[in-house]
Amino acid sequence: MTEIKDINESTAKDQFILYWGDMGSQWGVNRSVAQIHALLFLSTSPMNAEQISDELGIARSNVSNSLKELVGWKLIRRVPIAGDRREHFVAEVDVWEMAMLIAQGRKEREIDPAMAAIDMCIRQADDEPNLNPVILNRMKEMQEFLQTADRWSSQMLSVPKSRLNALMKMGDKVFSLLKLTGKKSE
Amino acid sequence: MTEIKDINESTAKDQFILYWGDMGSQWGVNRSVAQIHALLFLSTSPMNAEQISDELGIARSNVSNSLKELVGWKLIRRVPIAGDRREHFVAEVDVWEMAMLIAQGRKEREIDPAMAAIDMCIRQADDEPNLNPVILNRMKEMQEFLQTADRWSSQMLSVPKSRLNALMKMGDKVFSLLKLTGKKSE
DNA sequence: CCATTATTTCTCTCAATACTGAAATAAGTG
DNA sequence: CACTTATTTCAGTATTGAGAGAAATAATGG
Repeated sequence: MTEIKDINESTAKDQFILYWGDMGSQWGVNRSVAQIHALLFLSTSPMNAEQISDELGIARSNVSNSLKELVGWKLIRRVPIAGDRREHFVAEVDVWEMAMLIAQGRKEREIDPAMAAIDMCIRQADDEPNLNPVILNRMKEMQEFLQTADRWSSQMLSVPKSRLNALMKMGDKVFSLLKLTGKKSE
Repeated sequence: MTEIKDINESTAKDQFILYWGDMGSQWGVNRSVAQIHALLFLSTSPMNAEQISDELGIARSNVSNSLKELVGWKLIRRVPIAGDRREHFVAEVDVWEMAMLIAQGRKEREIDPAMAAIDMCIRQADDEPNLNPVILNRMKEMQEFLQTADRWSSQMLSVPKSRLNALMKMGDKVFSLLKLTGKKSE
């Protein structure tokens, strides 16, 4: 007789938090951060750190650090509650806004450092007169790709989300247009 | 007097492998896998597992498993070499093709399981008559978003890469069109 | 400015996972 | 069908990162 509930017996909300936390690992954020985010996403009122700690059963200090990380992603923000000293937090609940915030964060964490690294490599390569030109060329292609992807994602992120939503929902039409003249695999 | 070279003294190719390996962690693949991928990406001829093991100084067994993972991503493939029993590998060197393979892999590992999870939650939620409708609604919005993103990315991945390349490179024009009538942050 | 309560920092433990090296298996070869 | 060589599996080790709890700091109120 254990106190741990089988996931099949727990409520939809609890399940959501569990799954979301689990997926967090896959997405590069740790479980605590993902669980707290899920909890706040489904919460109908602001929560303070202690409430979160109690509800999820994770250490108060862990909650503190995780909240800081989520604020860094702008996925949650602090809200003052009248007559309460403690800090309260709410999540961004618009899923499109959320997606754009995550995309933004990923771009910063993934594309930007990749660009910095490749730039350094190519600077080094320029000092190597007997470097195989094929190798240099591959590096340059990678660099160019990253630059294009970088500019593209920056622009993508500046599109108003209502438009993005509309665009993606009518994706079929956009894409069939794009594929019209495309050759098979080139 | 150590044998470990300072990164500033190593060649551009070695630097690239080191940085790529390092970024791998950020991207969710381990260092060995990322380093092997980088090595093959810059290699002008097919390599066998032993060569890779020697060049990168990682265990032969580790190379074997990492190669399998890279083949799983379709980022490398086996090529037979006449008169050599050993398996040789080459990387996909087209950066656009590479990007699409990675996107494909990520969709499968990130979006697909997320969709499966949210579907289960909502199925559970339907059995809970006194679930706060706001919560149910948030879950449903998330579900709808994931479905849209899923369809959209599937379609994106089926666009011939030459077209995608052209589209992204002229991104400016596409996006300025999109933003024309957009309201500021809604 | 002391007392109380909230928050953060720090150190330690534990768990997850990367990696190694040996053993086992598989694939060729004479 | 033995013998060599290539590859994979497995079990143990090392490294990394998550998370807990105590200690330190900061904020607020009397």
